[in-house]
Amino acid sequence: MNQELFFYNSLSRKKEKFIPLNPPFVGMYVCGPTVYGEPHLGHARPYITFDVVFRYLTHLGYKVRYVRNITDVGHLTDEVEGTGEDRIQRKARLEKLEPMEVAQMYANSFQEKYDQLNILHPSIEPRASGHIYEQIAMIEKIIANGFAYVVNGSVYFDVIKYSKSNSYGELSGRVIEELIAGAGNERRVLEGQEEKRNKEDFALWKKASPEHIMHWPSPWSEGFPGWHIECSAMSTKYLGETFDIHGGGMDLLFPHHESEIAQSKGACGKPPVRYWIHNNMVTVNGQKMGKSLDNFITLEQLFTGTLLKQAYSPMTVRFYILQAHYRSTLDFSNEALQAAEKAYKRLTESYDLIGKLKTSASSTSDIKVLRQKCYDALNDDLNTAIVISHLFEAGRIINSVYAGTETITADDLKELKNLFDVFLFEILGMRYEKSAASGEDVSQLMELLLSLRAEAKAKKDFALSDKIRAELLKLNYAIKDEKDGTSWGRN
RNA sequence: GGUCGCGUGGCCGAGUGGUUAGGCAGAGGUCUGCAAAACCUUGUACAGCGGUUCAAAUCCGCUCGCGACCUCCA
Repeated sequence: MNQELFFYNSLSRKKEKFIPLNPPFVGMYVCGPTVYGEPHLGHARPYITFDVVFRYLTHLGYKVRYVRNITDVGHLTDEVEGTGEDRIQRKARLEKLEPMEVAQMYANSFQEKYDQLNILHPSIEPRASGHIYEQIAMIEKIIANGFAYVVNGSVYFDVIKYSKSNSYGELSGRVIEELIAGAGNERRVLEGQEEKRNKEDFALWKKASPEHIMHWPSPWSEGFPGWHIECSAMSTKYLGETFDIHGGGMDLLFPHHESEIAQSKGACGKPPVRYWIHNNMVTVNGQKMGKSLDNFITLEQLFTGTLLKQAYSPMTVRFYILQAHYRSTLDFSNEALQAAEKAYKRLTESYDLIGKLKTSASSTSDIKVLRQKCYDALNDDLNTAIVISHLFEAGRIINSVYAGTETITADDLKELKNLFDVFLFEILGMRYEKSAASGEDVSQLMELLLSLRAEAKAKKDFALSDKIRAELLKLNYAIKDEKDGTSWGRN
């Protein structure tokens, strides 16, 4: 905690020094997925980004309560001719499954991908469907405070009234007058629009229509919660009325997060969040990867190589995401993934060499300065790309020592290993993928082959030694002749 | 139409006014029986035009191009 950490706060649009409300405790809420579809590459970005935030804060000694929800209700869809049908319900109807069965299926799928990407489990992973009571209670408070009204069993947030005493738009930079006048062009027609007092108002509770099968009792109607209330209710329940960090994708800034602020203030009279942190989008040919644009690639496809030039391992994907700063757009391409794959392999191969290095009385490079440089990069709004560049510098030093062009002390060697262990594995959350095959059998067989090859080489039977090398390569084992012996690894 | 942001060398991608980001790819070299790897060296990069400054990729203005949000979306 002796590090001075700065985050870019979307609320102030500035980098701000991070000071928790109640140190050493930190409350962090991240908008989790709506489980109605397969996780795609775009989803990986926020969960990896905030995983690193979680890991780093923990590393610094903070006691972090990290809440990431699963939205398995709510979120009206307007995809089905304005029927106001719940997204999960729609999917369920199409797949002829119980709605909660669909939600569970995709929640499992997300969980599996989180694990593969080495994303730590949050402290609490609440489901919206399990917090209907809390959402209703919050809506009641908002009504009691006069910021919401009931029409035909539905409840709407009164944005105009709220904005008289509060600034609706403080997060997204929206100006209420422009919301009213603006856009205009292709605003889609949502069901129940005519019930609202103002176009800008949004639903807190919707009365279920007869064909709507996901619904719960409430003081106003059999119905379901509105688009944004679940996050407000669950974050308040587990983190309090005001908490430290709220994260999510930039596309949630408006209206989702703006409305969360309004709801929380409308209910509790306090700003809910001190630091709003938003990650940028993954793009394809410069355009956002998204469900509605149908240009997304699922993580399953990525990991198995379906529809792609090749498969990319979860760690390749994680590394690729961490090589960019989280607030920049990141363009997807095979070339970019391939570059990331090679780059990470290079780094782990350097790491593997650490145990083989010979130490000297002095070091030719300043190792200790690298550690603070890595901290500096993380402290400056979580610049993982810069951390990685320093790790490459460390890798270069390792390789040079191994090649004999540089020297290192025993102390610095420890420091070097620690640098990788702490920054690459613990904080960036990369999983160590050993380049050599594990398994005693294989390595014993390999030693046998290599000794036979060494004999052939000694007899200058290069035809045979090259054949062994070539055949091994076909089996995906690469061997390298070095000064004192031959090393090998899986490709 | 409104709000916000971006435009960096073949590609991806950092860059807080002055000194090398980094990775991938390419070129040359060292090492090697040959490879591979590694190491060393190597690129007129900052959309365009003005301005501020001793000094700008970095600040300001304009122009062009692209994108995000304004509607479910990470």
